[in-house]
Amino acid sequence: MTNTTLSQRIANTLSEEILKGDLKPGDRLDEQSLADRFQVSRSPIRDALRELALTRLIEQRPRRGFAVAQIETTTLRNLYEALSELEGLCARYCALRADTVQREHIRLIHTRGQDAIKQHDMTAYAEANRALHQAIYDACHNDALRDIALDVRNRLSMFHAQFLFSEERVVQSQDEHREIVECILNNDGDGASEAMKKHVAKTALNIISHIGSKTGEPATGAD
Amino acid sequence: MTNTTLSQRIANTLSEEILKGDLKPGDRLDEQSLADRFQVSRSPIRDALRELALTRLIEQRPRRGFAVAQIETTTLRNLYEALSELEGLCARYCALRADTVQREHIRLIHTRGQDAIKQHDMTAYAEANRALHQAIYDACHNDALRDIALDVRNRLSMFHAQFLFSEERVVQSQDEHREIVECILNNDGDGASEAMKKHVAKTALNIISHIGSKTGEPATGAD
DNA sequence: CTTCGATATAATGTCGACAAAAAAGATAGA
DNA sequence: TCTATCTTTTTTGTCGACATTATATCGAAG
Repeated sequence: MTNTTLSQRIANTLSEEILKGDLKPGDRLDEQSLADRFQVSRSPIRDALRELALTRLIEQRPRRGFAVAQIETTTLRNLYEALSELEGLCARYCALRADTVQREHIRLIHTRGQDAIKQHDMTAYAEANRALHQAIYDACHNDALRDIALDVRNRLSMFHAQFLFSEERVVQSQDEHREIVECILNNDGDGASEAMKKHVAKTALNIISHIGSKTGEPATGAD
Repeated sequence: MTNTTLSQRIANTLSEEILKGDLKPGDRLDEQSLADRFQVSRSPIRDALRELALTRLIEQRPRRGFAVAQIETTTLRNLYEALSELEGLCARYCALRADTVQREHIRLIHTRGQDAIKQHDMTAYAEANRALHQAIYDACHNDALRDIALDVRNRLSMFHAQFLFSEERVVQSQDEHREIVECILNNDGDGASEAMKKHVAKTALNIISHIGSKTGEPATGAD
């Protein structure tokens, strides 16, 4: 795709590396080094960094350059609390507003997660998990709310990728998903909201408790 | 303030002009024109525009430049629905967590609004209104949530500035504020949340109904 | 040995120019 | 007259160099 601009491609590459964990929180992003590495001038690098700053994956301090966003435990807790509420809202609106196609879509994705667990395919489960949350965002019929929730989730995804989750947690996660999906299919807004809030809160606890054991192993991303 | 960087000052200037209404939604921001106007090269202009894009006040389409963010009615409704929920959350957490100093601060600001109304000083009321909402954000004890709510509010502020509000609405607004503040002072999380959600929803209705009558008159910003 | 300050180094901020792409305008054909 | 295509013009994207500021290094004083 030569249609896209140079700085965009660079931004995408860097974004993936941050999400993948190649670039860790706190790592400084030197303009000249990046320019050398991508064999371009500093201009598209600057644009790419500003572009990335939009996603909050990196931060800029004037005259001090860019660095991969560093999040302390307190902020992490706050972000998860916010995410819990935001996803709760999405789930509520989803339960009240989703159309038949969207409900069926959600039901199918949930089944996909069930199958993944039966086959002990954690990669497939991670994908089903991501898809389920996404489907609920999409079905809340409020793009602004969806974008906000997605934004917070993306900011946290770099931590999801850093930690390993037990199969035990995955099974529990699927169970929580079941309750959420049931509420949604039953048009139970309050129930869906509560179930989702609890689900995200448990995920947060799980991830925050893992902080410190920074193994570089691949994560399933089960929440 | 020569301490600050050139692009930052330009970003601030443009930001004010957008918020003030000098630059209207849809207006294109030509790099060269801005460079000529500020008597600088295009580099700091580009940086300033990217900086502004961070706040969503302006939007970028690759190879098509920047333009003041244009928000259609549907999006506006979604944003207000999201803001209503977000401020409701802030109010709830504020009622449950605010310390004595913060509660006293909120009480005083509310009184300031009351005084402003007595003296028919709409400018003062607008300021008190802004301060009250800000104080509630600050006292929710979750910086992430505060930032998210503030972000949405800022995105909407350009519309607040576009429309004129009746003194009748201002009085009603203050009445709604009173209920919110009472709930907060009584540690009533549910009450504060509900009152705030209703308050923001009424504001939204008021503003959305004003769309179309684009008078350039100064607004009180009463919500 | 530690700490403060001056110098040296390296990074970001800014500049003007050229390249590439999109938008505007002109021309030819129907 | 309208449309489609080509040309011109404008605008964004990229480049390399210089200016300015922050950081690191080194030396001197306490």
